[in-house]
Amino acid sequence: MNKKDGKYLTTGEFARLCKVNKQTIFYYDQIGLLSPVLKNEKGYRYYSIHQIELFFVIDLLKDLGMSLNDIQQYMQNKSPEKFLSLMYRKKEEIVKKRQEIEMKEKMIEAKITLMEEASHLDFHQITLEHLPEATLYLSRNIQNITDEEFVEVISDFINELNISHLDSGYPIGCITKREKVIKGEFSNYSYLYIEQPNPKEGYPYFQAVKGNFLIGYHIGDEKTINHTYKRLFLEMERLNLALGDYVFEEYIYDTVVKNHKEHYVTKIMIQVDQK
Amino acid sequence: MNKKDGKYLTTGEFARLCKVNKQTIFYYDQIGLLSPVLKNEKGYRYYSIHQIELFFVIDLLKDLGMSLNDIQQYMQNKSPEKFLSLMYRKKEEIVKKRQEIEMKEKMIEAKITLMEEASHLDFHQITLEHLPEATLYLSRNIQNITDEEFVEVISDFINELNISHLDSGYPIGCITKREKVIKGEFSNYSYLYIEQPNPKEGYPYFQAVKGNFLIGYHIGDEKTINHTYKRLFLEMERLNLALGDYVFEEYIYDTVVKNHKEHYVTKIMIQVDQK
DNA sequence: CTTGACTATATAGTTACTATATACACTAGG
DNA sequence: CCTAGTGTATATAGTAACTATATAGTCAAG
Repeated sequence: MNKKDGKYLTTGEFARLCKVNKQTIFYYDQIGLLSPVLKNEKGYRYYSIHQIELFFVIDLLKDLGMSLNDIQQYMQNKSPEKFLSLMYRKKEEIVKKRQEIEMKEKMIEAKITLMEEASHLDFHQITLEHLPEATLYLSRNIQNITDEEFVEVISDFINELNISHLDSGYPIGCITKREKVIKGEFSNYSYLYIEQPNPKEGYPYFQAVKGNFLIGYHIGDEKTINHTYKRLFLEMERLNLALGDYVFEEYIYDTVVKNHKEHYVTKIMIQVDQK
Repeated sequence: MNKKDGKYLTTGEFARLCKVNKQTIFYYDQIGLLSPVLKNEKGYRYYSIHQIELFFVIDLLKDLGMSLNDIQQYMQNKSPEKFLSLMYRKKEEIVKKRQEIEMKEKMIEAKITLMEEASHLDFHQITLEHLPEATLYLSRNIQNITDEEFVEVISDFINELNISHLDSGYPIGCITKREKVIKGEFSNYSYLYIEQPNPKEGYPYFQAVKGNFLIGYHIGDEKTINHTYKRLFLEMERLNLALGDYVFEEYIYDTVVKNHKEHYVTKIMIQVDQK
């Protein structure tokens, strides 16, 4: 087509400039979203170069989660005022989206850190470590509650993670109280928690008791975790340590990275005091 | 299901925790992506709470543009090493994604600014303004080239906008040289351009000649733009101004905000010197 | 005047759900 | 013990936004 006579583009050219499949351009014409300015007697479509900018806007809106149908609704009776108010709405949405992306980036970084750390661990070693204070976001108490209540607590916990952007990518751990541990009820947890490496202001966080922890790793199904606890207790005796107030459990390797339960790894952190 | 006996969740509960339709959970089981740890003799599905974290990872990967098929490929023979290398890849991708989002946010802001400005303009007014230096990203020269070359230049121009993140959201404008304007060839453009409000370092930009411009607006089809040029020339004479080196044209209202060509508005900026 | 690259339409397939219809299961109140 | 109401299950069809394929017409170059 002649450039001087109005700079028309064929469907193929237009598709290439828009970086999409030619079929997509046909499709947009078909649904009436973006039709060529000209169609000759042979049915050949001719697009103006200005329609590229229109395509870009459509693409932008699509990217911001608008359906082609909604975009068409706008396009059918567009005006500078409507476009402006649409942009104001989309501006709000994209800010949220950016924040979500930023959070996910942080999550991925956390997962990388955790996996790198895990790869350097010897899961058969029991160590006594001094841990600095960590900030944890806690669930409500989950001791002695019914199944429905349990589901509700987890639901609320996860909701709060989502709403308040508290999912740091760190594993969800469990806290067991001293009294339960003494009775051998290792899985009678009191709270769920998730560590907050960069805690946001203004939340009712739990500052994890810093101090000395005896740390060991349980390999295999949760059901056999008492074996590992036994080993840890023996080590505590050997080192002349007394059981502190809380025990923390975290999955190091779980269903996300291992196919079989026998290969899951749980980190057990027992708070201890010098006798 | 009994919490103490392993904390199982029904499909409905699990779906609620994952914040998706129950059907989606069925679907994931069907395609073998995420199956319940337990299925009783009646066919009832029971999920473990740990599977929520697996769902979250699936959801994250999905969000980062992985297809369910690809996710399943990973899940079928997962390992800490594979997860780690996957996370490293996804980290790179999400950084790109964030940068794209940031750019789009800027674009939306630019469109808002432009539309707000436009709404305060009187399109019938011709004004003499002193414009500060602006940075423009230019296309290759488009004078006297064939149609194929023209398409290629535009293609390259748009490619560069994408690759180097130069699409600021400002309109794509056209530059006409003095000699063409004198001959009345108002649409024999020499370059396309896009303004860079925050120019990136290290690009071969064009610093738009700052100085005095006679600015007017053409309402309607491009084809009748010579009428507006005539009005502008009369005004130039009246003000005793000489035509400078370049004329800049930009769409203020185009196919993005108006349905009919008769309502398009083009801003014409004629560089002028005091005679 | 033929070859190869383009154009067109029509139709079917794809992904990741989503909705609907039908039937079976479980639980609480009368 | 019966029944209502909610839950579960499967099977099937529909959806959005493409994407691929098949078939046929068009056009420009050598």
